[in-house]
Amino acid sequence: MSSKKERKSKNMFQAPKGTRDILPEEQIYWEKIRQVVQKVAKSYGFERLDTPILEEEGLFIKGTGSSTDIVQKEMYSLKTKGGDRLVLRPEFTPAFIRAYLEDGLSSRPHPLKLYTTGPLFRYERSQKGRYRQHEQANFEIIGENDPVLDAQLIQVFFSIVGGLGLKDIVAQINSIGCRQCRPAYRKKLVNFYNKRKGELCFDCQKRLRQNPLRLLDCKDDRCVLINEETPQTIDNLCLDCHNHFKNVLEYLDELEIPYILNSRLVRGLDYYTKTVFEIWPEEEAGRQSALGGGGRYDNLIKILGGKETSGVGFGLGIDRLVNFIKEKNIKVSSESLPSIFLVQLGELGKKKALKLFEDLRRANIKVASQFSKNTMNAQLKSADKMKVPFALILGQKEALDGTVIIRDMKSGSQETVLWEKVIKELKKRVKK
RNA sequence: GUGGUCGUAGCUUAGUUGGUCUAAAGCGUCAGUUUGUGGCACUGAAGAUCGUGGGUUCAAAUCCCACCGACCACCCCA
Repeated sequence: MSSKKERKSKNMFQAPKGTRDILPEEQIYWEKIRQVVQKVAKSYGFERLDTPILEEEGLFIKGTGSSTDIVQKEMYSLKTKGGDRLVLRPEFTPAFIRAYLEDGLSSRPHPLKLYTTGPLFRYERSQKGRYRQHEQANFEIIGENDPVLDAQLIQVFFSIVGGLGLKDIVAQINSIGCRQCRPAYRKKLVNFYNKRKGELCFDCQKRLRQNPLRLLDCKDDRCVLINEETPQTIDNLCLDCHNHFKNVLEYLDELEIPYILNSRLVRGLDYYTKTVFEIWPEEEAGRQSALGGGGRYDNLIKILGGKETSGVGFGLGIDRLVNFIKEKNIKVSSESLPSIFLVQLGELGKKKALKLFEDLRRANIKVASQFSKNTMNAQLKSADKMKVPFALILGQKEALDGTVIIRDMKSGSQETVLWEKVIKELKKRVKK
């Protein structure tokens, strides 16, 4: 007899903040998304690359950028017993580039198209659709700077979203220039804002020194007002960037991908050059739930120690997609429901049924059972709950006769057949 | 990291000017009515120290404080 005190161990532990359990009934959504991601990836020639969840801390400080929020406040960092500083990866791209350089992938035919799915970790205040551990699908095309790849990558995103039956999705897109034109633009920006420094919000005064581009997407009323007069990124691109962007947009038109130019889209990662984009549900514009985003990074590989090599990529938030699919009541089929329930009665029946279960399973018949329940009542009730069309009944009598009863759950009609014929009989019926 | 709302069985909720609340209901679970036949119905059982810990009080699910967690708006992003 357990006292109340002893039983209380129940809620002693809870999942850490911003993490959660994905319950069995949710899995159909996850499976479906992963399946569509894989299918689309392969159809565009992407190969899977898996990288470790742990990486050296320096990889992201250098790759993602030391002034970014991700690095400054959102990394789960730890020190190993050997003294290495590691982090739970906060994003994929630098890890992909690390693998590209470390594993000699640069000697493979280019462009190299790689994708993966897996958990990412960011230490931030959790909210719906914003978890400390969340899963992303990630796509990268490494080794070419042709604008057609930017456009096709965005198409890949739309193919995934479309493959899930989601509509009214729109891309927001911008170009933030390159090494040639950005410094001049940045200077222009700083000059502009310096003149009106007193009117900026507190954060922007700080950003002005650290990362002036970020002033563009500030949502503070005062800054929004000022930003209406700010020099636009698009008007300050060098010829190369200008043409690149123009081409990307033309390709998007050709693909009939809905997009809006958003001259204030800058994104929080240091490595982006030229094209940056985010993908949003149409009606959600302005809220905080982009389904994904990405851009071009023509300097990153060099920064991480490789040759000057271009890349484009994007991440897609699977947790958010799951929420979105549920909100939209998109039907996701759960294919592998059992079609047969095997009922056993009596010790001999149980033994024979145990064996029959294996025979059926090997014959690729999806069969369910409850060997730990012994009454016909309980077992048929389970069968009913599972909504199987047929039940097999194997009791003492049938075990001795070498037969089994096939029961049609809907009509209630029953037929006794020999064990040797069960599989054939079932296949005949299940097909209909 | 900032500001706000909230937290009662697995789920949804009732109960909160403190007092038979040793906490109630529906759904769900399990069992029985039906010892070899499910769905309906009826009966019953299990399941909650009212998020956790302190405090106030003769008395706390109800008031106060702290912590934990969820959600919302920022910040930022997926």
